[in-house]
Amino acid sequence: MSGFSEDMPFFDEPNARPAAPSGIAARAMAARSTQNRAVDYLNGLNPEQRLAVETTEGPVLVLAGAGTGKTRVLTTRIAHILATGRAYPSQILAVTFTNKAAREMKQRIGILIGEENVEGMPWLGTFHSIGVKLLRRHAELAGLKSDFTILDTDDVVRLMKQLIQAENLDDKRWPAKQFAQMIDNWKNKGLGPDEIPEGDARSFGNGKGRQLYKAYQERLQTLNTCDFGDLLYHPIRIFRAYPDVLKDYHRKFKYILVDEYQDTNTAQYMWLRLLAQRPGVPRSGSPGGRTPSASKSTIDRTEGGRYRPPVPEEEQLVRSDEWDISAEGRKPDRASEPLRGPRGGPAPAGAEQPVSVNICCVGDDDQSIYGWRGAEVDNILRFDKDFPGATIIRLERNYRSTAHILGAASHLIAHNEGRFGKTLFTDRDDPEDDKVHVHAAWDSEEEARAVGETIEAYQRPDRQGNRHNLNDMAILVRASFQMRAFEDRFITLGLNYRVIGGPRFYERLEIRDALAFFRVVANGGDDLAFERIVNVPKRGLGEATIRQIHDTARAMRIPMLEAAATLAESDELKPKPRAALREVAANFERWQKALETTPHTELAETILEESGYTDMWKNDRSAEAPGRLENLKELIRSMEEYESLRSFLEHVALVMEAEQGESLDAVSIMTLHSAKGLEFETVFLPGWEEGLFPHQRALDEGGRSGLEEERRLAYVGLTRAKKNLHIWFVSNRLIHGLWQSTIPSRFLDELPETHVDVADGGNSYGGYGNPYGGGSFASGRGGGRQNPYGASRFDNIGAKDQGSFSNTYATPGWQRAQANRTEATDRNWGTRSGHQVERIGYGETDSGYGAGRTSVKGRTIEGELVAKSVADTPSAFKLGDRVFHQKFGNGNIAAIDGNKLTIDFDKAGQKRVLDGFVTSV
DNA sequence: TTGTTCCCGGTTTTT
DNA sequence: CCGGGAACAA
Repeated sequence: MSGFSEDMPFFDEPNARPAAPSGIAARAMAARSTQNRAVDYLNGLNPEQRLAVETTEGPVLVLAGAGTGKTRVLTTRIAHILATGRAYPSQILAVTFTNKAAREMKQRIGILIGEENVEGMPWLGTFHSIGVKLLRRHAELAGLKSDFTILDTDDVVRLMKQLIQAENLDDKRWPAKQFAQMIDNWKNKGLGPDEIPEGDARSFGNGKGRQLYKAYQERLQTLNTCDFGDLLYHPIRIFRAYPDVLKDYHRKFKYILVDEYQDTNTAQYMWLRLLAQRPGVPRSGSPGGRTPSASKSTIDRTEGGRYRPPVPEEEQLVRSDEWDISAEGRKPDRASEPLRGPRGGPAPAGAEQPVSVNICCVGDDDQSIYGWRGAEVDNILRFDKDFPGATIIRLERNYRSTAHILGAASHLIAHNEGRFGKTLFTDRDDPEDDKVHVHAAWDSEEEARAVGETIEAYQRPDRQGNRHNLNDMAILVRASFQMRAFEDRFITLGLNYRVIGGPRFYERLEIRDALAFFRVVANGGDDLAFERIVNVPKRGLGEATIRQIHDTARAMRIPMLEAAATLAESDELKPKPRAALREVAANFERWQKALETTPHTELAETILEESGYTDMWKNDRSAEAPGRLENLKELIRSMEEYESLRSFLEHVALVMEAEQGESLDAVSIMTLHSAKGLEFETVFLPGWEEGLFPHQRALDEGGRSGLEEERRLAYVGLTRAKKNLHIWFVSNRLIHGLWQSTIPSRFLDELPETHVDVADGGNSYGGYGNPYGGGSFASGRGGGRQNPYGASRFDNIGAKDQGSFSNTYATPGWQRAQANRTEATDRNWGTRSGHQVERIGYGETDSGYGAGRTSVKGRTIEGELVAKSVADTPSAFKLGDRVFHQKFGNGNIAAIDGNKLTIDFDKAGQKRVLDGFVTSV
């Protein structure tokens, strides 16, 4: 009777009925096998953590603040469920967002219960990887075959473009990228083509939005592929349309765990809800009901008399096609029913109340920073309404940061409305702990220099002789363009750094080309991959030929590869492309045959050789060619870990991971977003200026909630630091090639004075240090503008009485500039959208590169000016005039173009500036 | 078919 | 200002 063979690795005794694994026998047996471990895994948990681990029944929301041991709770909870015999490993559904999180969870559970037992947890993974798994089992119900492939964003856009063109729409006016984004957004909300709002449908492609969406889905189906959104969307559809299928999973999953719940989007919410909330018995006393009875009744209660006895897991897999048959005549009864009822979900037919299973969501509403890609903070805020009777547990004891850092972070985040409200605390009380440092710098270069010096200072041994590793330090920026200044500076200093994020391995050109070859071999129907490499290396197969292949394929309803083979044998082509196509077709035919017999790594090598792809790069004389060849080798090497070409390709589609060589001691540079979940001894947060952080676009497009998300991002940044935290803001920043004057972020004003030290951090060089211990960073006030953030500690008192202009940073540099102000400069300091904007045509920065390094990736400005001046007021200056500029110092005018001057500065080299920014000397 | 000029946009990122 | 993509010429 056993069944559940995939459950067995952890337990030796296969006698439990699938429906009753929590029976006494199972429990006893589990207790026996894990006796020794059971004792210590709970030890060391604080009371809240322990409660979160031991409240196994009913819905539970764990609000886990930053650094409160979230992952520990999650993993211990799973270990606990297993050790007490409440479920088999395969009966636990545990979802994360990233592969990294899934991997970490697996690893940590392995430590608790033994690695070999984690292998028995087939349902621990990302939403998407679990989605694929579900969809492969029930592909037919979504009109796919179970060997469907997964498209990446690039493919999707190319496909979309074809469709837009096919509709005779101007693909410039209606960008494919934008529409791909729209479709993704719809899918993130669980909306199919027929459910999207009318307005949305009309807003794209002359009202053809819906039609295009439909065409897109049809095309995917023909190609036997999915996009990322489908991996969630299809299972949702299937669950709704085929209650029996859903019921099987209800029966299967005894416990559901979700990581980072605050990041779930609507589709993920629906997906979870379908799995977690099932029609059940009328509820009696205990909230949530007990699992065994709830799930048992679900099984025994059959709809329309279609009772199916529990089927062993393996057989379910094999016989999944049978569901297709039995699905005949079944109405997709819930397909169009909105999942979320008026409040609290759908009311199932009859008098039954929905029963939530044992779902445990872990998250932190204060760390929700992905609203812009569809995450709904509301999901977490509404948890207890969605899952009535939910237990909410707060983890507020922080094990990561100093009291100052926590104090600063808590005070900042308290400015948000709409949160559960948690206050992190720590027992840690070390008078030696530094306050949070806030520093000012004149511009981004100085900021980078100052951060560099601070890092070097940390590297030097302190009083106790301890020195910091670069690995323990990180620079977290709001936007990636900020990284450049730090990279440049660190190269000059010879300071090791590592940029996290950025282009991934699998996104590189050569890797994607190679993968396209493999994809066509694995799935001859993958037209997108075929199109990508049909003319790679160049074979003289241009647009015209490709179009012809495409048309033939469409007309005959066959894949492009087949169409190409057909065309190659016909006489519709000129000899040249014909010969080329014939070779391509023959190649793929040969490789596809070899797929059965040859080991996949060997085959992969053969493909790259025979296609001429490796030769193409060998003959390429460009600087990157050797690196590309190296990457290709690395790709082949990485394939060895997989069983087959197919499983490798699936891995690639889902796990777009950057390979990272560790071992080097280096400072990390990354965005705030990619820093979530990490921690560092010392953290630098540069760029705290209005417009950058909070980002202007977040404010413009997101309004209040946009601001709150930015604030949460700030909170994430602050809480990454364990011990030392340095925040910087600058007065001038180069944006889109223009120097703009900036004002300090409102978030600085939201830091509590008691935990902040507004002094200089030791960057005393070049005269731009900021030794103004008094701590007023002056917010700029232009043209009678009200300070929108209320009174500020960072305001400069002296600025307040100025009506027309003021931007008064108390730095020596600023004061010097003030002293040099003339009418000319004032004229060009205007208020634009609320703050002062300085405009300087700007070419190159060579200051700062003096020492050591010679060839830093320098940009050169061409000094010559073409007479292309538009309606500029002619300059009052003459060629050769001696002038002063507040940023670049003294120089001579080398060229004049309207009001744009090219000046040879004594120190800073040649620059282009507006005449308003220089004064005669 | 391929190489060059012009134009636009320029926050954050996973799968 | 800088890069990428698309229109255009050889």
